[in-house]
Amino acid sequence: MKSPSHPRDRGIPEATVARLPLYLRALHGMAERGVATVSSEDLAVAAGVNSAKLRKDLSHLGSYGTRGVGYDVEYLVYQISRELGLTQDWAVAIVGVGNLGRALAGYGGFVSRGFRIAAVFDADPEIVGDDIAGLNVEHIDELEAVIKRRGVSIVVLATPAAAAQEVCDRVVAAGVTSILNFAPVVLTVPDGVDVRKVDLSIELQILAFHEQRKAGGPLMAVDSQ
Amino acid sequence: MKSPSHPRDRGIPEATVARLPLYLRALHGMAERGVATVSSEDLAVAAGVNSAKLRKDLSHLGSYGTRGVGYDVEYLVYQISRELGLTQDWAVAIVGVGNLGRALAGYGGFVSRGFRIAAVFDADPEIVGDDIAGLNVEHIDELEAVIKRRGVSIVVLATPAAAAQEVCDRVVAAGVTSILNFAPVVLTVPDGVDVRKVDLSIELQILAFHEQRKAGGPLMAVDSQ
DNA sequence: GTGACTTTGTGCATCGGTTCACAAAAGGAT
DNA sequence: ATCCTTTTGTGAACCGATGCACAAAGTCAC
Repeated sequence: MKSPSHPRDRGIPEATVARLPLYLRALHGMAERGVATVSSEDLAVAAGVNSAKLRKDLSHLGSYGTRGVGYDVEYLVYQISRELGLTQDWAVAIVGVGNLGRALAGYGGFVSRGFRIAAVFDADPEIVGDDIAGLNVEHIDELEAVIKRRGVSIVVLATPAAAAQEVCDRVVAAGVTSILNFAPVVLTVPDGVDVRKVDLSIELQILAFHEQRKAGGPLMAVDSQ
Repeated sequence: MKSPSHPRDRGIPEATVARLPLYLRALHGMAERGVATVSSEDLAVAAGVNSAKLRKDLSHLGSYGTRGVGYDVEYLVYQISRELGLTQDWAVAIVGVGNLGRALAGYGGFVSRGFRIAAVFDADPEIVGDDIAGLNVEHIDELEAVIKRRGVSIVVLATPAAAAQEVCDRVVAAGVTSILNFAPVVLTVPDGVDVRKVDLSIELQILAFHEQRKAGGPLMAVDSQ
């Protein structure tokens, strides 16, 4: 006996998960402009991907389109939001209030997607007590207590590189299993803890690599976003 | 007749390029600590990858290791730097001096890798003329002139979403072919222009997806960085 | 020089992801 | 009710990346 098609099979490919937020953003824009339904072709253009890929991605969530018509914008927004877990709100803590931490605390894109900044920490007594984007900066000593008290489940690390692993260990010990790391270090975490990293300097280095190629011999053209 | 092995074949896989900066960072750390040679195994651990992958990546640059010994740290730093184009310095411009633009302008990780912030632009007359991390904020009207005068070849977009495409068009028209985009929009660019995007909110959404899964049924463990 | 040991570089199997291309499904017109 | 048009959902081929496993190449001790 073979498995009889996988309509709502659990196990969405990682590459698909990474694109769902992109589709969601495009769909939100369309909803605002009053668009009621959209074809895979149009949505693909808006999201900057190819339409076959888009359809295959969406098919992993279920059959939410209508052949000959397209997808209902509102309904698709809801389905993707639910799949990504954005129908609940997430308490996020930011550790490290340097330039970057400050920028992240004030970044509107977080709040607008069901993420609520529940706490901001720093080790510097000069900074503790300051008001950053309406939040009181708390001392790193309070880390574990505040995380537990406010139900923080996602932590953003914006500390200096040297402090990142130690803070990481502490938040993991406090029960956090999702970390977004901006510090330029490789974090070591136990199984079951999910770390994503963003390294601004790596992105520039990749651009420099391609830029150098273009300058050297103009016979390659690259476009990836 | 078959092609007789590809020792310094041009055409390094994209996945490899994306990891080279990681290796470089680990190697810099080792050089500072006075380590002279390193095995693929040790370097792989420091960079958070598996050693077979590391060796295959390095083999794309050439045969820079010594069997039975490992890689010479200094030499490898040089080879990777050269390959990435970091032996020259790159003039970078930042457009948009909001929270994020400010943080980027002050980010030490750029300067330390051969990237020099050559200009900072904003449209707001209130901000133009301000001093950000030692740089004079210039008006966006000067964009094209300054880019050309100072030989800017990489532009970082930190503008509001609504302004990003227009600024992008202008910098491309001014001859820039490498763009790092922080605005949450899909940029349209001509062939030959390289765009990389960093979207902070997308990273959080991906974490939320996995976090939701963990909460729902604790039978999957993920770790990807 | 010989042999024991270490570590690289790579052939090969495998896997996940992308793209093509088309049958199946839905809607609208007559 | 039938035909024509549109667009989805997916099977299958393809492509790039990963990881195993080992031969080749080097070092070191004697």
